[in-house]
Amino acid sequence: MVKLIQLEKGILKMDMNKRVRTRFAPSPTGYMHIGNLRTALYAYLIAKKYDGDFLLRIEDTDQERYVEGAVDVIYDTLKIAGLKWDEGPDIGGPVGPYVQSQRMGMFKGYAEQLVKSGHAYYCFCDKERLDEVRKIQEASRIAPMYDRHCRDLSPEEVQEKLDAGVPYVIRQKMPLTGTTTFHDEIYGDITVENSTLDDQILIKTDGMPTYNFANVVDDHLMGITHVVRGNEYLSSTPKYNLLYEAFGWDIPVYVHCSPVMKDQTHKLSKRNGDASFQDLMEKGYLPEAVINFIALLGWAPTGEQEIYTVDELKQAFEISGISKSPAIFDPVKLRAINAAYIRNLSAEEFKNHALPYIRQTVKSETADLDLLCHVLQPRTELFTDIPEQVDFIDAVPEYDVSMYQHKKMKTTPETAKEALEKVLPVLENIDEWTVDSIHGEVFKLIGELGVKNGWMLWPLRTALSGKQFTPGGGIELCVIVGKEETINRVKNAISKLTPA
RNA sequence: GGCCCGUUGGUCAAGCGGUUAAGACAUCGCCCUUUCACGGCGGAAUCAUGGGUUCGAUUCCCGUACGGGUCACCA
Repeated sequence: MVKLIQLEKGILKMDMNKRVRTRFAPSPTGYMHIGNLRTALYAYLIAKKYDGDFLLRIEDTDQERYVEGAVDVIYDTLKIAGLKWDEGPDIGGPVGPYVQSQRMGMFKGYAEQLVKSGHAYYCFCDKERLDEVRKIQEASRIAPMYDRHCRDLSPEEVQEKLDAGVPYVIRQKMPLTGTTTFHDEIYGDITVENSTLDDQILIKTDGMPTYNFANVVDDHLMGITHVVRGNEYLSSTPKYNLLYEAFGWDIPVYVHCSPVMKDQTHKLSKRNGDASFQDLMEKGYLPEAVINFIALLGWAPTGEQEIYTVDELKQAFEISGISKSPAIFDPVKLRAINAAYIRNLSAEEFKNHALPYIRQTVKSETADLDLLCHVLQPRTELFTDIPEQVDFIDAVPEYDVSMYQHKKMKTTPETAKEALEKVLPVLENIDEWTVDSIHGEVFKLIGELGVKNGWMLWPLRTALSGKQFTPGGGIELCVIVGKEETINRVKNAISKLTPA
């Protein structure tokens, strides 16, 4: 632990005996987009880098926005992404419950404690008055803020209204003058004028806490040392600090992450159905690749390594490498990283992943799938691209004879016909149907004819696949489709090339 | 509108007062090669803008522009 203290400046503020604890506290309001997942990932990595705890807390207090099944989406996403939480609603833990709606009873007492210490007060203003005040403020172009009407009610007045059963809220009493400064690991010190701080509501009329209040109390009670969240909370952080101070609690290390953008001006949002983790999984991306990609979206490693497993990220991750500015989600780079992961798969892993996709278009039982996988692997960026790449195996698709025309190979439909007629008997005589032996015989023929390799092999590929681009060359294709089929296809091609 | 934050190639980004301003993806060219890819080599391309401070600013300060966030009895 002592060693950690020198590693990162944020840690300096920590009690050296305090275990690092972070949390991911999503609202179950729908799908989890990439920006949310990234926040979760960073929170996870910060905890794990220091052998700390990563907790999951579901903030479900907004019943109106609650979406059925959304909690499962959160669980599933985190599990598939490999972000294992140490404490959470499903597995419990020492500071539960981990579902905010089950903690509702405990907040009012904390607010009342603040009233006693002079950091909060009862407010009996009704909605009508508040609306009116706001209207006036807007008309005179002043920032809308509570006018602190009830802030200085005498204890007698308060008691009187309380006794009379007048509905009330509890508001935080902001300092009227001076400034509040907080430190964020990414943005540095941020100072605001206290006069701009609204006396925000802590406890609502129904006795329930507002998010901002519940969040502070929960984080403290759960021993959270590093608060990792989106930077939309930057402006409310001074209020949080004032709350921590009023309670005399330790202020956590703040890590406010900039948003992930869809383009220059728009955030990724679930509302627009932008990239959710689930969508990406359905599109055939590997979860490890997606995690790797989003780790790099807004965080830069010290060295030049770019491909990391989650375990490697735990070591390499540094808060100081997180960027202040928003990052645009680039699907092209995700694809490239996914391709790198696919290339790194073992042959067996690749086959396991690829087979279902191959089977979408390849029903043949005789095709050599091992060889197919071998040639397919370096050419696969996304598994969902596979069906189209291999659809020629069962049957040659329709194609035009002009496909035999190739400048670099020096081929035309005429030379193609000649080449295929020459190679057909050679193929028919090969008994050992392997890449090596076919290669040997065909290249012997090429040598005898004194032609370019491509003059022979380009027509062969075309005859076998009806495609310009195929996984593997003509010889691999021979093996993949098998001898009998090869002979048939070459014959068919010859007749296709023979003018009627 | 007030307050807060941000701005290095097309994209992700390194950089922390003196650099030929890294690297990756994308792009272009070449090599390898039976196509495509993989791999290798090379090219083009970036400090939003105006003022300061300084012997010297991408880096520090101020303004401007542009973009974002926030101003709820939502979270």
